Amino acid sequence: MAVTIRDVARASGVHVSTVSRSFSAPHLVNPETRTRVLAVAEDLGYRPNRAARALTTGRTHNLGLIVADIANPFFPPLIKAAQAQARLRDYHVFVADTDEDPKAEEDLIQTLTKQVDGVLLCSPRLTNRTIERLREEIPFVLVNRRVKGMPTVLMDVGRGARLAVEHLTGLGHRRLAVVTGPSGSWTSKEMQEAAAAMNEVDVVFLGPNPPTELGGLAAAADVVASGATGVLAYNDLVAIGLVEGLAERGVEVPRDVSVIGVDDIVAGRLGRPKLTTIAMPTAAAGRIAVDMLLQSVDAEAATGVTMLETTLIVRESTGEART
Amino acid sequence: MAVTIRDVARASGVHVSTVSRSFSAPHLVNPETRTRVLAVAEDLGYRPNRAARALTTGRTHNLGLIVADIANPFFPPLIKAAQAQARLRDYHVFVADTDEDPKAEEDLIQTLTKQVDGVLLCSPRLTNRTIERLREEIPFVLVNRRVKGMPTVLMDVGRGARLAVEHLTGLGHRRLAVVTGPSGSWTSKEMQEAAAAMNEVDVVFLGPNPPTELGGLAAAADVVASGATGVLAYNDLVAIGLVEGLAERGVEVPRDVSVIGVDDIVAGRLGRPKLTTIAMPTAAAGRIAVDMLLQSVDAEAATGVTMLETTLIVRESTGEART
DNA sequence: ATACTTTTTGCAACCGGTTGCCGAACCCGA
DNA sequence: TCGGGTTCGGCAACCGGTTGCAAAAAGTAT
Repeated sequence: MAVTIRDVARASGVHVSTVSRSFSAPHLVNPETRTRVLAVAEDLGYRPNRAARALTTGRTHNLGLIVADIANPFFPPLIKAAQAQARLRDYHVFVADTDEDPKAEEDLIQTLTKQVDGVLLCSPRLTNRTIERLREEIPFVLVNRRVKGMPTVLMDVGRGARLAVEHLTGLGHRRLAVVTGPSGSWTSKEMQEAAAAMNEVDVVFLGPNPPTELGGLAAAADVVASGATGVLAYNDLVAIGLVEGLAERGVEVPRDVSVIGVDDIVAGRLGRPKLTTIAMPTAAAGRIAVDMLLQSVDAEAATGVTMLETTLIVRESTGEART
Repeated sequence: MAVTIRDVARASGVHVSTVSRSFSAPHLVNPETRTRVLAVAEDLGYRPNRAARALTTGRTHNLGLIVADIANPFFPPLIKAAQAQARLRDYHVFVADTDEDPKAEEDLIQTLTKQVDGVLLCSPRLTNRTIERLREEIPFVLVNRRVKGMPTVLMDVGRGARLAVEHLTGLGHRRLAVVTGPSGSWTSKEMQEAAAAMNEVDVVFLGPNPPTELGGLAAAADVVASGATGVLAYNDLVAIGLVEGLAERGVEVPRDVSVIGVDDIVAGRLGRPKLTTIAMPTAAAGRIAVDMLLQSVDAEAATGVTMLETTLIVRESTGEART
């Protein structure tokens, strides 16, 4: 059916090994021979079979990218950047979605193991123990999750949260609420710890919540009940849902309550009010994570933690506290 | 390093072929032997190497899913449904993003060819000619695109567009605008044709536009200039951007202009005004497309067109024309 | 007990590449 | 012209499974 390396060998009158080398070790074959072989290959429409190559080299030239939820707009920029970076290195990325389910996540990793050289785990919901165990089977890079001794790319949400709290207190807010995310989320924990460590403010934590608009919508009642006038939401989706939920209860943003989100997704830049938010360098994270992963794929055991900066972007969803 | 079929064979005192058959052809091996082999395999932590299997069987048990833009919220439900359906059939899905670039799309298909058994092409921007050529290399199923003789899953946007136009004329609008999408888009063409075929309305077409909020934002000026009071946007993202762009020009929705989107994405259900939209059965499309693809993978040459219904959901972005 | 099925297992070739090893051809200087 | 060093290309084993074929084992009928 398909044209193989042997067809090319026959057609160009050389041995298969020469054809193979023409592709994967050019310096070992006479330039003239190589040109001829490549021409014939081109002519026959030959394309190397990556699966076969993987068998001997042990390299599939594929990477796995596992995210909790593709539908969350936080991920696509990261995914795109990772894909682009991988292509640069002649790798392909297989994206998979776990639906926020740790069990599905583990299964996925297991099945992916033989088909990829490494896995990018974005915002995993697994336990540390499980991650450490899985690590034996295949190289990992974690994004948005800290596990001792594993290569990791983090975004400094702690600092972001501090900036957010300072911004709110600067506007005169004295009672704040943090609408937290899913329980397994490192980001959520970071936010909480940073907020809790701030002095001279009264902070209440509401959660856990699903990291979606619906989560924010549902949290609106608690926010109202809490009496907080400044809110830091787990992410922009939650913030958007929250604004909506508050509006349904006659609470207007930013007039009555100020809301800050996280991620700086496009939707937040367009609705009304435009969201004040903590911008995350997701594209950079994707690129860097891929490079770290490739490094640890062939360097046996690379490790290291990269921390990326976050920034506070002030828009319309925060305002002075009413006195 | 990893445990192979031969390790299992040695450890359980049978030939490799027996081990192989214990997994892939159970009825050909004595139940007792099989139980023993499986136990040993389990014990050793053996997992079959899919790449190796692919080499002999010619089946990778992987599917490719190519979308124009993962960041477009239209796709995730489709992707998730496709993934879930594929898992049910013991297949994996590799998602890839083309960034709306036909060239990248073609490259991607080429490289994917050897690693997957079939490809799901969602809203492809390629020319018909290219698609037909690529078809020789690997089984396809198209979503949201019609090419003669190819298995296809469509959503009836034509009907949706007619419903939308009727809704608008019913509200008294006499001059309508259609904000179209990218030039290669089948959906866009369908919408235009359906709208153009409606009598007794004055329709102007504005485009092509990128299928994003920014596209809608940019189209606002043209809409204002066109004098239309009813607008059908290429999708909800465009609609949301458009609403925002109109607001910037002091044009309020639905007071001054009515806007209808397409897709029924979550963001449209939450902003203000909540979008009137044409809902697309994306999850169903994903499921069906996977099944059609798997069918045409082993049935050599299956074909057929599935058309799914769309519905008009009336919310707040449409209202009576001012007289 | 014999001949004939049917089930179970082993053998070995094969899928499509890669790679260590070895010999042939070539180059250079003396 | 000969020895020594390179460069180039062929040979064959191998990666980890699958599968057609046939031998061995077990079962059945006569």
